[in-house]
Amino acid sequence: MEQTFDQRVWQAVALIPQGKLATYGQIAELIGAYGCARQVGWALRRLPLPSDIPWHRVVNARGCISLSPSREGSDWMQRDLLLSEGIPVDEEGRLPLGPYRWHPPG
DNA sequence: AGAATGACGCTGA
DNA sequence: TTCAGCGCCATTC
Repeated sequence: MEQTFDQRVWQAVALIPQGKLATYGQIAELIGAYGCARQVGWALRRLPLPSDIPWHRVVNARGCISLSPSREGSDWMQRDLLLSEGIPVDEEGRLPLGPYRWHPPG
């Protein structure tokens, strides 16, 4: 089954267990596209909400939510979802990426 | 077709 | 530690 880049990203993100965090680079590398971290962000941006994909568990390598005007505030929704999963998020969108880091399969 | 964009990552200061 | 610059590559105009 030939899937688009976006679908591969969504599949990888769907593997993230609840209460865990993953970075765009991790997802990119997981789908065999190391260096395409930006494209992962696009896939999530095109992701229709609401969706069954735990996109809120994906943050950048800095360990903070990527705020952007293009998200129309969906970034703050991500913060709320993370708090709902027991992950403390700072007002600046920063979170403890280390302890909550997801260990990808493979 | 060519140029610009972007929910990133890494290195250097 | 934080800030700025450069590189990566698919999508879009």
